[in-house]
Parts: sequence; structure tokens; C-alpha cells
Amino acid sequence: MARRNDHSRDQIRSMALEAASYIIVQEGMEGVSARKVAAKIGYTVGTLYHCFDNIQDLILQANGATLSQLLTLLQSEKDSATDPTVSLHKIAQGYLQFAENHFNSWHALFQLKLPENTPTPDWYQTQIDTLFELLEQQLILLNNSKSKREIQLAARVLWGSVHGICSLYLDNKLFSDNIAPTEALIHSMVENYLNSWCTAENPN
Amino acid sequence: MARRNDHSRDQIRSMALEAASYIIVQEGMEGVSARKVAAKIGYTVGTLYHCFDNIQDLILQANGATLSQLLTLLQSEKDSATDPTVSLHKIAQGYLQFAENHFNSWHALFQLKLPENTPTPDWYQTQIDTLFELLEQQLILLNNSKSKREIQLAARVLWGSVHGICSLYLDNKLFSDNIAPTEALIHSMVENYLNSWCTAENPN
DNA sequence: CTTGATAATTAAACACCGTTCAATTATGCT
DNA sequence: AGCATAATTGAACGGTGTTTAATTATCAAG
Repeated sequence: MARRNDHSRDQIRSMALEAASYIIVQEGMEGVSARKVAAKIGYTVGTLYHCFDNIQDLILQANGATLSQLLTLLQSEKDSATDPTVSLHKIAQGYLQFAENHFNSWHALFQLKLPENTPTPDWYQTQIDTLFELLEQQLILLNNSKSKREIQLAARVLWGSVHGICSLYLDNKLFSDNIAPTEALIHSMVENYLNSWCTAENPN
Repeated sequence: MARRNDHSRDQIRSMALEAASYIIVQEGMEGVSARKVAAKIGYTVGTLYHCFDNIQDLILQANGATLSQLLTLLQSEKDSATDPTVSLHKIAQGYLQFAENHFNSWHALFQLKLPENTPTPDWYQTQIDTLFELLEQQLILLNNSKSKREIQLAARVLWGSVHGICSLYLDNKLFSDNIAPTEALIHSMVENYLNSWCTAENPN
């Protein structure tokens, strides 16, 4: 058989994406397989490979949706405060909440390894840049005597640190439930870093 | 055929571990397969499953060796300074160096997912605890007016933050090479956090 | 209205994967 | 010498990603 034309290629694309996202939520990224996705949308693997380069390509696009969800949440967290310090705290806690509430989807963001020599596509990179800009905006408001480089650096430190704490906590590699809730770790990180960063005279 | 008795079970164990470690270094954790390891040591998969519960068990034990290598390095970094602040900086930079120099082995530490309902074994947990203690010792020296809880909390913040920055950098998800070297990000993180943490009056 | 090109779809195939297990065989004990 | 034990094998099962020849529906041109 061939050429059913029940759906356009774009339709199949989005059906497959939806199916993949569903599987990621339910079973995690490792549960996604070409055959499983194909079966879920009523096609065979061949058709899937007609729409996506490979299975990583499919997952990457599902991750794109997750990323934009995350971005929306963090943006609203930012807007929920006027003080930039509070905004940064809210963004950080929002990240933790998102990672907890959408664990499998969030995990897939970092689990996915693109095939060798496959650069991150532009549309994906743009989304990440937007995330950093969210932080940079607040850091500028906080201390506009810093150079652009210092702002960018601090944004990456904050982002990496918050991510690292969330990451180890959710992978059960921090073992600190009896010490303090993860919210407290993140609060301590953001609080102390910003506290010193704002008053520092020498550029880091 | 059966019962060659060329090697004891422990010998096969360590041969397999060596083979697995080699593959991890060369190709990364995803390159390790039961058949490949078995072939490398001149046995078949069945024998491998006679020595290890499953493939994750094998990799976990290889990771144990990596972890103890890391611990040794960080300990010597700590000892290379007398000032606790300097020691903490050296430990943090040592972590980055280790992750860079043994990327695949380091990555496997966090890539590996044990099968459901398989708790982290005690011998592994002990190694991780030792890592945290390394940091806690320095933090006590730095400010002995803090409670044990505060010390533990700060150790986890530092560890998670340094790990997060390294992690995003090495997975190419920080995109900051043109902004500042990763060493600078880590330095900024440790410097500012400790700076504020030491002088803070209210417990975090 | 038929022909022919084009593009979509399938099913089968390939080479891998983790894991299990009956069958085989060497060893150590009695 | 015989027997229980334990090590080892190879084949099997059901899964994986990916490729490809064959099939067939659609569409445009004559």
C-alpha cells in the first residue's frame, strides 16, 4: 500500500510530536521508540522517517515545545514581581517547580544527545538565548554599573547553579531532604550570590 | 562447552570492569554493551550475567572507580592550599578539570539510570558522602559559628552549583565561550557565594 | 480519458540491543 | 570411579534504529 493521503506531512509531523510528548511524560525519553510512536498515530516507521531525520530529531522537536513551556512559566514568574531581586528568586524557584512537575519532559531536555556533527538548530538556540536574556534583564536592573560581559557571566552562573542544584536533587544525587528542602538550597544560592555580586567592586 | 576455569569469578569481574571502563573512555557509556564487553574479555554474555546483575550494575561499578579517582584528585587539590577559601576554589576548579579530562567517564556518572527499585548501593553512597565531607570540612574552617545544618546546606549548594555550571558547559548548553572561560564562571560562583555566606548574620 | 511521472506508504530486512535458559562440560568431593 | 556442583555456552525472545525495494494513490500532461 501507499499514498493514503489521510494526512498531510505536517499533520503527521504534529501527530507524531504529540504522541512522542505523551510518551515522554508517561515513561520518560527512553520510552520513545519509532515503532511505538508510529503505532500510536496509525502509521509505520517508514512514514515517520519520511517526516523526521531520526529519532533524536523527533525528540528534539518535542523538547522545543517543553522549552517554550518553560520559558512561558519563567516569564510569568518574572512578571509577578517588580523588584529584580525578587524576580530572580521567583525565576529560580519557578525552574525548580517546572522540573519537579514535568520531570520527564524536563529531564529529556538534558538527556537527549544529538548525533555526532549535528549542531543545535537555530530555532532551538534562539529559545535558549531568550532564557538567558530573561535573567540578564533582571541583572541589569539590579546593577547597571556592570558591563555587558559581567551581566552575561552572572546570568550563566545563576542559570548553571540553579540547574545543577535541581539536577542533582531530582536525580537523587544530593541526598539533602533531611538537611533542607531544595527550595532552601536554591534560595541560599541566589541570595548569597546576588548579595555579593551587587556590592562587589572588582569585576569577576 | 563449560567450566574452563581459566579465571576466577573475581578475575572475570575485574576484567569486565576494565573492559567497560575502556569502552566508556573511548566511546562513552552508550558504547558499552554486554556483547562488546564479553567479546573483549573472551567470554560470552551468559558468563557476564553470571558476574553482574545487569548492564547497569556493570557500569555502576565502573563509575565507582571513576568516583574514587575524582575523590583522590579533589583531596589533593584541597591539600594544595592551607586557606580554606583557596582550598574550596581549588576543589571547584579541580572538578571542572576532571570533568573535562575524563569527559566520558564523568558523564557516565550522571547518565546512568539504575533499574526501578534499585537503591544506590552503600559503597557508592559512602563515596559520595566523602565528597560532601571534603567541602564541609573547609566550610567549618571558614566559619565555625555556623550550625552543622548550615554547613551541610552550603556544601550542597556549592557542589550542585559547580556541577551545574560544568554540566551545562560540557554539554554545550551554556554557550559562553565568547563571554568568559568556564573557570571564570566557577570562580565567580564560589567567590561571591562564600563572600556573602561568611558575613551573613541570618541563617539560610 | 489514458498515460506516465511523482511522491507516500508499507513491509521486510539488517544489525544491533538486554536478558534468560536449557544444555553441556569441566571440576572437586566422596 | 562416580556424582553433585558450578561455570560456560549458544541459541532464543522481543525489543531497538534505520534503510530500501516494492507497491500504490495522486496529479499533470497529452
